[in-house]
Amino acid sequence: MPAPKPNNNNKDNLSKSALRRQREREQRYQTILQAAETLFATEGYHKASMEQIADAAEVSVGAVYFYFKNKEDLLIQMMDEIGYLMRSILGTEFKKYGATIEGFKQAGYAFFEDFCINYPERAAIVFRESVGKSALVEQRRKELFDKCTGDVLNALTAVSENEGITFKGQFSTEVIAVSVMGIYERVAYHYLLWQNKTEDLKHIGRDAVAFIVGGVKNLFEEASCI
Amino acid sequence: MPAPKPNNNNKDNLSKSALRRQREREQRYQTILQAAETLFATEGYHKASMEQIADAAEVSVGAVYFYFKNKEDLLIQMMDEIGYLMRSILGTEFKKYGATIEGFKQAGYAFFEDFCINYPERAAIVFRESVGKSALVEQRRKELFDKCTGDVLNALTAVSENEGITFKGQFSTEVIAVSVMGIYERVAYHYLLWQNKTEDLKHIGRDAVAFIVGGVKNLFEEASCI
Amino acid sequence: MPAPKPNNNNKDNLSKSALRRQREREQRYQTILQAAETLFATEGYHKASMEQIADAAEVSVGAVYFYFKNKEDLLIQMMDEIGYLMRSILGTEFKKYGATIEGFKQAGYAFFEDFCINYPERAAIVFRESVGKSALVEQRRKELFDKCTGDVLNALTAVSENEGITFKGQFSTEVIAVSVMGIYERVAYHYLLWQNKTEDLKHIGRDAVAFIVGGVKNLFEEASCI
Amino acid sequence: MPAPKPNNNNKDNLSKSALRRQREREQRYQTILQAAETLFATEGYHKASMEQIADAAEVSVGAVYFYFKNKEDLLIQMMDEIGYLMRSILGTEFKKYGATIEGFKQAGYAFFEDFCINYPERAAIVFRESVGKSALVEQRRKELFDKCTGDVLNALTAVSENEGITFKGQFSTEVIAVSVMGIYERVAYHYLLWQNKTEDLKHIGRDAVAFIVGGVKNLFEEASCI
DNA sequence: CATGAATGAGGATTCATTCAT
DNA sequence: TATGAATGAATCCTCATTCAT
Repeated sequence: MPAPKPNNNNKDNLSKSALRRQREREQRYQTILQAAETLFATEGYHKASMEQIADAAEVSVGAVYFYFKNKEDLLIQMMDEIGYLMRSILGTEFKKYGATIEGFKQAGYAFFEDFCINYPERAAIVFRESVGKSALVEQRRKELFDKCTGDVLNALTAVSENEGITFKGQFSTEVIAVSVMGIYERVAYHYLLWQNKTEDLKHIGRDAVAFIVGGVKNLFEEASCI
Repeated sequence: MPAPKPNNNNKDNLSKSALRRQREREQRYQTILQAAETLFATEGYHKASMEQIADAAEVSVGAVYFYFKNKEDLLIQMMDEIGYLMRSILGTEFKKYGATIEGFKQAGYAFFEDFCINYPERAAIVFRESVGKSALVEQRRKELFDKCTGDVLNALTAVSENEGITFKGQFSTEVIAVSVMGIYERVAYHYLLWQNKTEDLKHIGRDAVAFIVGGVKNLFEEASCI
Repeated sequence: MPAPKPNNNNKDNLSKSALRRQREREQRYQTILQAAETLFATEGYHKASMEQIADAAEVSVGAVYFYFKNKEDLLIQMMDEIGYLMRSILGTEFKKYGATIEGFKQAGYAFFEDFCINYPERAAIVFRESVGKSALVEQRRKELFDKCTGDVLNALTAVSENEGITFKGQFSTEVIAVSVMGIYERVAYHYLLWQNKTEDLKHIGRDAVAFIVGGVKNLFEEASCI
Repeated sequence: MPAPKPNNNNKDNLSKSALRRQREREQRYQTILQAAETLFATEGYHKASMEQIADAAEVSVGAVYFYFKNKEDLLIQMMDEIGYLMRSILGTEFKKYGATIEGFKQAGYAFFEDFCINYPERAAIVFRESVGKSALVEQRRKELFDKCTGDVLNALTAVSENEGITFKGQFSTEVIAVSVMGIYERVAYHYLLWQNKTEDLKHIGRDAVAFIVGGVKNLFEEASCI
């Protein structure tokens, strides 16, 4: 879990006041990050100025720079936290069902019904505001998506092993995993970021997941019938 | 095909020299657009300055402003041209096979093997550089994707009618169409923009298309077996 | 002689208006440089802001950046021009007397009575404002002083050859040349920059030169008597 | 010797612990000064931040401000200490030889062979980092150089009286003193700060001193032969 | 005494856009 | 039409200094 930066992590030997100060520091770090998140999501990364962010977080510009190296760092820390959250939501659900097709579906549902609906700003950050901003951000975004793709890949492998089925022929499961991520991403972008159909997102997500599962099943030896 | 902005007069009543001037104008318009495209794709929309673009196109800054209202307009015109190209490539292939599943697959192959491989910079523009730049650009991007989604939707409908099959139950074909676009987009982003695996893109694309078609077939009444 | 930067130096084929524009460009370059010189000399390099400089030169901030890469560049161009002027003044005088001891003395007089008295701001730049500002500036300053030291060295050699005398023993003429520069520099700093004794500078300079010449003569074989 | 600012109480009536605290205070004062000295010399006065200095001295930023009014004060105290050291080195040597020409030479040797070689960072401070920083610093620097010039002046007078000789005519011995300082300064700057020729500094210094002494002798009535 | 988080004024630099020629 | 010099608002970032704990 991403931790605030200025952090001499000796959780022992801390006086009460030191503990409180550390707590305040973490709180302020989160406040700033939250303010930036909202501004990036609503105004856009470039339009949101460091001064606006400081204002929104009710701190001085200098304070923002005390907690974050620069604007880019702010975005990167944000992506890390969001990435962690997103993977938690998906992973938790999947594990709850013990690596089954059902778990795979539930994870998909959770993406739309938990992540997208409850954290639309965060979806805006990962899917829109972090795209093509700088080499470093792009690199980080790649790493995040690689991890997610890896998760999906592992899930697929686990399911197939678990349910005693194998993939047909020479299919690249990695491409499947990337495709699954693509569906999640674009469906969220389209219906959440563009059309703001928060209400319908549940049904939409169910359909998308059905499409994914259908596609996946089709690649399984036994499941296939054509 | 989008036409140059200044003076899209009718081609009648034009003297030879006027014709030549018009030709030159169109050429220059394209030169600038091409220079901007390359710079946006390599440097990024924000890092590429109008002066750099002018330099690359071997014209003055003022000339760029003669052909394009502003930087945003440059990006928008670019998106329009790229959108037109992309839809042409997909549509042409699909029609060639008379609205069949085969045509649907061939269109997918064409996306990866023609569009992505031959125009990687243009892929970078639609999938990366036009994301989250401004309200207007975002709006235009939405329209472009809506059109593409519509194309896919129409294709799916045409195929189902053509091959005498219907979609199972209550499934939203629009969501399917959006998902298909998502797969195209992310697979291109992942393997072309991030990993630059131009060589492998053919095989990767084939797998992605197989996944799509599997998912789609699964949603057809007759095609389903589970 | 340092020339303005933006300069496509084809002095042929230039229309009247082009010539005038070029003239204006060079003039503006000089105006900005002059304004910066005065501000650097009076306020100090760091205290003088780019905005102040622009204001003083009656141009916009952007214009300053059109002619100079950055603040450091402004200082460096300035140093180059001042270095050129200083060496001209010294060299011209020396040559006028045909590489004799008299010429050496006259050059020294010219340093105080022409350079220091007529261009006190420029003296402030070379001797004060360019000291310890940045690695690049320091490098440039070193080069300038190296050239000056070289000039003095050449002068000493020329004089000794010219007047048929040789240096005693193993003395490093380079060290002598550096010392001579040191005298010029500190006397100027002390009496001009610190005490502003413009009136007395003539006499002061004469004494300093007498000291130098005495020291130098003492190093000549024939001239020595101890 | 400059004493620490806070609490320069008399050393009477002090308990043991008070004495220890005072000792610690002086030590800390010196530690900070030393850290700042190194940073100013290596990074430059402006580039070195108060935080860096605090870090290097292993104290908090607040502590630095407890011992020194502000950054400027840090530099000024430093200059005072360095000035004291430099004058000690020169004066001690001169006195050792009882105000003779020999003592004058030895003092010069000591400048190069003791001060410059053993304290190059301090040379960097007086000759480079304290130049043109602020009005106050410049004032202090002037005072320091005035004292040094005064020392040289007194030495010259003492020597002439001591050895029963007088200066020729109307020569300003002050100008000579300033010139001598100029030689010391520039030779140190050139060979130590620019060329880092620590090895050769002994020989270089000897040549410089020879030049000075030659010049000086030439100004004495009896010593002169031309 | 010591700490170090917070402040916020200040400054360099960029760059889209304009417009006289 | 074309040019490119000029504009100046906008923005990121630094850092000396303060002060509550």
